[in-house]
Amino acid sequence: MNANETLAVFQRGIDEILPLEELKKKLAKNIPLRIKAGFDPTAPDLHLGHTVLINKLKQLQDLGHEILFLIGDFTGMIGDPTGKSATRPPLTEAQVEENSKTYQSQVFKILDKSKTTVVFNSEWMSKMSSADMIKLASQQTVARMLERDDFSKRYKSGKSISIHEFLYPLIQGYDSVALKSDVELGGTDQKFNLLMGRDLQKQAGMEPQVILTMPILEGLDGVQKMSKSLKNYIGIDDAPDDMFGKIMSISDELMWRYLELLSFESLDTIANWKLEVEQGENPRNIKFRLAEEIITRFHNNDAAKQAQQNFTNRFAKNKVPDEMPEFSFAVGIKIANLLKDAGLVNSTSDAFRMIKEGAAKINGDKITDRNLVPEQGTGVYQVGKRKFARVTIQ
RNA sequence: GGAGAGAUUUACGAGUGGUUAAAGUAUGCGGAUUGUAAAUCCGUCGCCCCUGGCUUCGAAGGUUCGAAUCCUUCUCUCUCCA
Repeated sequence: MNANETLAVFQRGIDEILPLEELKKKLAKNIPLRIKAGFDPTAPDLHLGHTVLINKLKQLQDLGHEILFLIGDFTGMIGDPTGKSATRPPLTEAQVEENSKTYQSQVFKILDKSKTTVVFNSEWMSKMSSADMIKLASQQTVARMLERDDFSKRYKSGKSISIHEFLYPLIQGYDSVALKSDVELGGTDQKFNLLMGRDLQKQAGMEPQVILTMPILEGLDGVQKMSKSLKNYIGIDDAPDDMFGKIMSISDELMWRYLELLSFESLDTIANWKLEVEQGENPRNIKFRLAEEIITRFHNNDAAKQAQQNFTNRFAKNKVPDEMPEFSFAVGIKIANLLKDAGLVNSTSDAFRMIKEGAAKINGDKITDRNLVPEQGTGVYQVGKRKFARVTIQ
């Protein structure tokens, strides 16, 4: 692979490389680069949004570079300031350990475990003295901190900023000093923190790292970033059927974005698909391909095929799914309570609403009587198009 | 240390003593349409033992026949001054 091809691997799908010239110089040395990426131990359930970055790490790993997979167990005590969430509760050591295990087992579905170095920043940070911390803090100014977008926004709009939140970028930056990283990857929202690493490395007399930012993947809604708290995510541990359904539910526009950032198909192939759709191909079929690739990656190809089959049966052919939660209740239970207890609605009030709207069915027949007391027997209870339960009255 | 502003249902945001479970918008949910897409239209969106009942407007007290609205204390946030 020549230099241009190598560089192309770095550049595919990324947002920015800063500065590009420095990366070229580092690559020209022709030695494996130390590539750092940090992860927060508070959210062990990875979703596809996280994998955009991990996919890139994998590609770089395959080029022979050294991946430093940093688990921010120390910074986890701060939590990257987003301004949205309230102060996060500090994690116990046991929690951190468990989270990091989950993390690793998920990440190594993509990365090669034997070629990855896992490090924890508590290794060096917990040994840092208060005096050293003050010295670190003295290397940056408040004005510099306020350049960070979310800090400045919060400051201007009168929202609170705690002192310790300033420490987050500092420590993340210091991690780069401690690890002597050549390159650091992060989301575009991490740009400030990544640049902080450059500053601190320079001040420590080191050759500064090159930063490489990855686009933030939009969630299922196509607007906000994919995140667990917004419930617009596809978890990599999601069941094949769930993954399939979620991928099918994204908009056509978003589908291309997902292909660009999540698929390993060549850019040419994707461009061809786009052409096909313009010529009348049903975009749904492209989504089928995307879904198959993703599910195959995190489960296997059989599961992907099966998921597509299930999907087609359930929705295209309007059949009820084979598998659904089962419940049994004693005779005499009212329909509203039954629907609530079976998890089909959130509350009995909700149940009455659904019945009124004609969304509740038993074996396909609309429930019209809100006070119905179902008779003995087993039936498929349904609310809306997607929620089913097999219920036995005994 | 001083002065001031603010905290309302998922979110934004009305509401300053009485048809207020609390406007409006967004999101969500359901129905129609469909490719479980988008767009559009309609309905709905605190809880329950549901033609009625119960609990909400930062927290706790108090005034009143009646408070999200008035008073007291507390918690949290922001701004300005020192």
